[in-house]
Amino acid sequence: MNSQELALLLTDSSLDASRSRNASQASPPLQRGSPLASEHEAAGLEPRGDKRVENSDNDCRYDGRRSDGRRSDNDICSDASSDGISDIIHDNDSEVRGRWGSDTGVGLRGADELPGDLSQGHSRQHLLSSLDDEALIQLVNSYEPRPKPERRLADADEGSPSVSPVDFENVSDVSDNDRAPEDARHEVIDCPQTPPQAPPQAHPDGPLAFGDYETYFKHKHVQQQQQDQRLRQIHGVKPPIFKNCIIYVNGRTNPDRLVLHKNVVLYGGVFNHYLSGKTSVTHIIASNLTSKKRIEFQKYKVVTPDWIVDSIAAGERLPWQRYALITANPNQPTISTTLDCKSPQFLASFFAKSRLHHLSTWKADLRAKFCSKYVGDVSIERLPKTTRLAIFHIDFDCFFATVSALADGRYSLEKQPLAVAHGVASSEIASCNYAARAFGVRNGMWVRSAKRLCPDLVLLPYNFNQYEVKSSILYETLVACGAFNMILPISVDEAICVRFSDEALSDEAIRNDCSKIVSSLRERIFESTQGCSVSIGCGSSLVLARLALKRAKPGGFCIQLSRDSKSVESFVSSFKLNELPGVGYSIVDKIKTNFLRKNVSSPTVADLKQNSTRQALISKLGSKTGAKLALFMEGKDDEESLKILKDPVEFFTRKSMSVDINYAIRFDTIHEIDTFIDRICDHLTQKMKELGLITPQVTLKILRRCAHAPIEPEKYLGSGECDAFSRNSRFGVPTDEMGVIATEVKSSLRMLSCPPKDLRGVAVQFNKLMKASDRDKQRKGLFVGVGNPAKGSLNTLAYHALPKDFRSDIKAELSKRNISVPETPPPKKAVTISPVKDFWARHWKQDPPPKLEFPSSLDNEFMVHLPSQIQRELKQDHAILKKTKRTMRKSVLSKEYKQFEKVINRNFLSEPIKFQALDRPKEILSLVQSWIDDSINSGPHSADLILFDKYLTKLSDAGKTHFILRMMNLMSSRLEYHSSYPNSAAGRQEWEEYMLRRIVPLLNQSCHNRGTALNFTFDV
DNA sequence: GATGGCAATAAG
DNA sequence: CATCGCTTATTGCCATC
Ligand SMILES: Nc1ccn([C@H]2C[C@H](O)[C@@H](COP(=O)(O)OP(=O)(O)OP(=O)(O)O)O2)c(=O)n1
Repeated sequence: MNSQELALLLTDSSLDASRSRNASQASPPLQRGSPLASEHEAAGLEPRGDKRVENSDNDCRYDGRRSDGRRSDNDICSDASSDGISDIIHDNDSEVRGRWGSDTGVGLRGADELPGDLSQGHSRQHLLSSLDDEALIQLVNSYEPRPKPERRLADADEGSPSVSPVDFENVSDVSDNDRAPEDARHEVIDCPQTPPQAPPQAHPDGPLAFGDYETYFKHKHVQQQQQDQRLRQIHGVKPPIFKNCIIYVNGRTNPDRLVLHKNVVLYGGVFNHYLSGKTSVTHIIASNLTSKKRIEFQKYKVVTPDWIVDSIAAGERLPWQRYALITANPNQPTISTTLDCKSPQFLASFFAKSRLHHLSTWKADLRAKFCSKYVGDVSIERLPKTTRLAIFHIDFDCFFATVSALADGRYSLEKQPLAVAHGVASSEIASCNYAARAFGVRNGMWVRSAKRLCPDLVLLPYNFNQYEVKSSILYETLVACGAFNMILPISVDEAICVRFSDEALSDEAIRNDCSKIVSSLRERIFESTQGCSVSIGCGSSLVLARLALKRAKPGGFCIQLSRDSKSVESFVSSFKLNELPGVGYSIVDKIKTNFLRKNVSSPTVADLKQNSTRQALISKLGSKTGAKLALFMEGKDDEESLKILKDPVEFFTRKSMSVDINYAIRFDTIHEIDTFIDRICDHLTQKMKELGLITPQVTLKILRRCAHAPIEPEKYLGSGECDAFSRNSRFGVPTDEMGVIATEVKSSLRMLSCPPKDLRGVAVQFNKLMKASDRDKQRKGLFVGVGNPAKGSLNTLAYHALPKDFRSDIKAELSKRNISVPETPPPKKAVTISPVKDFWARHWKQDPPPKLEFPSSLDNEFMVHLPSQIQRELKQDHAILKKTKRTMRKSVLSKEYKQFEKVINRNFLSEPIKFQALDRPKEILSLVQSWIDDSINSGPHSADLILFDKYLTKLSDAGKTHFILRMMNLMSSRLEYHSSYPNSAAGRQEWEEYMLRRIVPLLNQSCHNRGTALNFTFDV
């Protein structure tokens, strides 16, 4: 492949990126000790990396962004009320009832009908035999054999919205696809104002019989497609704003339908001339609707023509909701651009203005584009050994500031201090020019702080469109210059370009060659972008190129191609530590404490070099980080960094996907959070489907207001100081179903048990993404082999949990197919304290299930693929408890204390009782039980008891006697259980004493308060 | 010793 | 009014088996 071809990798109209890290620009926090530091801190310079998980209010770190032009419209998520599958088993035997998850359908034909049929023994056998092996196995495995534990506890408190395992289905909002063709004809006939555009007579296939509308429309369709194609040829392809949109225009509009048609087609959409039952129209454009149509179009996204016009003007598809013609409640004002996280439009409107969202989206798009264009036989590894690499790191100078200033036109980039930000006080500066930097202003700083440093600072608005445009031009120019063998996108304003040169050339020749390229490229970019300047760092390794870029800024270049190790090392030594890639505040801090005595504010590489060895670095900073740093000091890349060169497609392939919202999160009830999670999951699953991906694992991460942080932080709608918590869930089978995923996430949310009002951030991440097309392959690997390794194997647990008659049918079917039937597994060696056993006893069924039907221990792989909800219940107790215990007993040193506070918040005290209405009681019970289990030998720690006591008192005050009672029952049965183990005597006694002296009186008092004439005694 | 969950860190 | 504190990836630590 020659360099021109390679250069084509990134030639497209839209995006690009180029530029180096901003480690040098976003200056790290200064030391707290130094006078200068405090000034800077006061100035809000403290960057990422506060000890606290999130920024304190005085920090300035993040900034705005805008909505992803490619994101499809969000709809209000539609939850199917019930999966309809759960009813399949009639409870006519004494077995535990269960349900099939809605992800059963994958391998099943007509999964919807199946259950109903399955409930009839006869046809069930028939149907079973019609399934292929995989589908059969999957059917079994997806059986969730339990009553939902939440239910039982939900009874205890009123009105808890329950989270059921699989109650959601992805219901398309355009569900009206089944309309008969007649409707379509009707549509047109009924609308004289929008007649079919061309009379049928001219069709090449010959004259049509009068009234043969069907043929007419078919012909018409083909004709129109050709027209559209021509239109695109004439006007050139524009950004695919309406990609995946199928648009129909109803009635008279302004602009008229011809204009709309043209625009829809040019910008990547499909224009439907009629509402066909066969194609799913995604949007209907109308200026007004008759009441009849209003009803008819209820299920469509009906928008005003402005949606088209504005979207094109904005250069991206705007959220359709703002242009909705039909609003659920006509009284409610539609265009609420308020920052209300409860609004269905919140996500879209927030994204539209978040700079960080934009940066991330652009980057992801660039990476995807790279992967799709890279035909990939250029691997660095395949090159002849003699080839030398020249790495060019290219980055716009103060990108946003420059572009915004140019767009405005009134300001001088060189002379006036400029900065891009939304607001005037606690708003973050996305980018400031070098004139501003001379005053100490930095990217990420709050405007207020910056103004203190530089009162004349001029604030500029964001102009995301232009950023995108300039970025595209940059990449196009990089391609056009033809000097590079690879163009690797780093971000919207930054790229790494690679040039191969022959060993035969002298150092001098290579240097000259690169020097020429760099100079001419800088000029070219300045011209093509009409005034944006780039800096270029050129080096023989990635790290040298990056450092050279630092040196080159602003508006210059720097070449470091020397092969003399001495000069390379002295070059590297001259940089500050935080200018090394991957070295931020935290690592610098560690280095300072471990290697440097003097309280240098910004230590250099030279400082570190003098005071460290590779070994020391590794032991203090971790193996990878230490080794990497050691290499960097010699100007060499580590293996990890080189991946981008060795296998760029793998490097740029998406491995996860997430939505993080840590701004404007202010909810009152968990139900509102549920709805929000639904919207996020909807957004993500849509995106996942577009990309043809599925996920086996989802993580929920939340931010919770710190106990001591004010309810409203300094920054308007900011998150303030928060603690972060996260939880992971696995699906039995990788999925892209919104319902399944959202349910898991909502369940995780409850596990994290954050009082709704203290929630300040929500992040949902899909991990370990894989291609949906690999699903089958993957699925095979997922199940534990039971003797027929070629096929997926049965989930033993699920199999044994099946109702008897089913099981025998399935068994028969399985053995017919030579798939081994999981016989009762021989009990493996007993799990010491069997949380499993107890779990079953508590949650699975009131009376313990027949022993034989459940594996008595868990093998890991099996565990791993259990539905997360079950896994959690199995594992959670000890995991959380140990953490709690460990932390509780630690001394009150600040960091530990934080942990302490965090865990306590999470598990006990500051929980408003009201929030426990959901499944929290269950969690608390589990926790208490594990607590007992863990402390049965030594007895409860007194500090723990004090906390627990407070909690009980609260319960009592709130009149939750029933729950206290429940708790006591649990505790006493737990103690009884332990009484059979001799070692537990001492601890048990302590526990019993506590119960007698504290809980029993409390309970009695609580009953008394409520006028209940009960008196509890406690028989130990 | 491998694996996995969760937290911390970095980057633009 | 304000204000739009995202998203992806790697690494480290600890617990578990
Ligand atoms: N904390 C930050 C850092 C960066 N950006 C945005 C605005 C920048 O213009 C763009 C590129 O980031 P750089 O780190 O390259 O910074 P600049 O281009 O602004 O300045 P420099 O000349 O130092 O590269 O990313 C941001 O919004 N918030």
